[in-house]
Amino acid sequence: MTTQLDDRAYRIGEVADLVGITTRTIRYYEELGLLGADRARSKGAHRQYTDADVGRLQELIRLRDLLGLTLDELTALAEAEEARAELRQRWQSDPSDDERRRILDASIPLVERQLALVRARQRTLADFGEELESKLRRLRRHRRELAD
Amino acid sequence: MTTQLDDRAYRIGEVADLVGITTRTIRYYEELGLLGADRARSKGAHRQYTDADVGRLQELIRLRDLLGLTLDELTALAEAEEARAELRQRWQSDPSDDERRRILDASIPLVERQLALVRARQRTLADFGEELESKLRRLRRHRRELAD
DNA sequence: TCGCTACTTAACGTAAACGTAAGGTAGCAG
DNA sequence: CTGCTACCTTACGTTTACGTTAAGTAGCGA
Repeated sequence: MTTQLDDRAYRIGEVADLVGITTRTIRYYEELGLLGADRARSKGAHRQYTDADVGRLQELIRLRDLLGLTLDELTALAEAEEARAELRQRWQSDPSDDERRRILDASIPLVERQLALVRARQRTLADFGEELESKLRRLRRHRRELAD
Repeated sequence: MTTQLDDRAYRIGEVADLVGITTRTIRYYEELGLLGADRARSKGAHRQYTDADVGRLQELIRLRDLLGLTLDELTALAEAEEARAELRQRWQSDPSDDERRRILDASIPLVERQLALVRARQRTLADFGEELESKLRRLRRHRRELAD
């Protein structure tokens, strides 16, 4: 059902193209701690990304674009998720049930917070939309009353 | 039904408080042509605003905050409305039916454009929300399957 | 192994959207 | 008429979120 994931390693340029941003933005986000600022990498070596990373970045960009979150706010939201991504590594290797539970118990409230933000914005937008609708109805009614 | 309008003259500080922004922002918007950059005013005199201005500014701020429109985009949207506000002056004084029709015919497509922007954003947000929902459902299902 | 291309770090530059400070004035209360 | 306060203009400063350039290197195909 979901789009096929390749599970290969991406280089920064590919990631940028996939997500629709520039490599500069990716490095900048890493600088801010938004994106695998931790991952060890021998000095000068190319950055490597998984498709989990790509999905994560895509989510961040959408939160930025759709909700207008600042990078500080994104960082706050993502800090917890960073731990989650770290934990996900272990998911593959040592999936003890106890470990899995801890991972899920950390992930769920995170997605819940994102969803809450989206829902809140949807409500304010709905309010604004209704105001515009009724304004439009008033204008149109006036216009009809002045039929040419 | 709508909140009572006072129909008095506001000074810039009052407007700022009402709308929840600073006076600097209002002057800056005027500088950009977003807000009565045209209205004549003897040099050094205080700016005067009507409650129509307040409503207009409030709408602009919401478009900025909810849709993340840049001030350039806001300007594009508002340019037409500027003419409208100018025309509205005449509405009070000389409301010939022909004039009214022209005003309405200019106003309606404007509000329609704003509404279209709001609706579009609502849709993308709804999509994002649903993705987050299904992600959340997957996580919760996993969690249940690992009942402690 | 050569060579090309996309990567690396470091540093300075920039556009948007205001903040802030200085020196002066309008306008209203008393 | 006197003050006081909120306004005025001008101008430089600041933050955010990257863009751009420079000088060098990693990694892969031929």
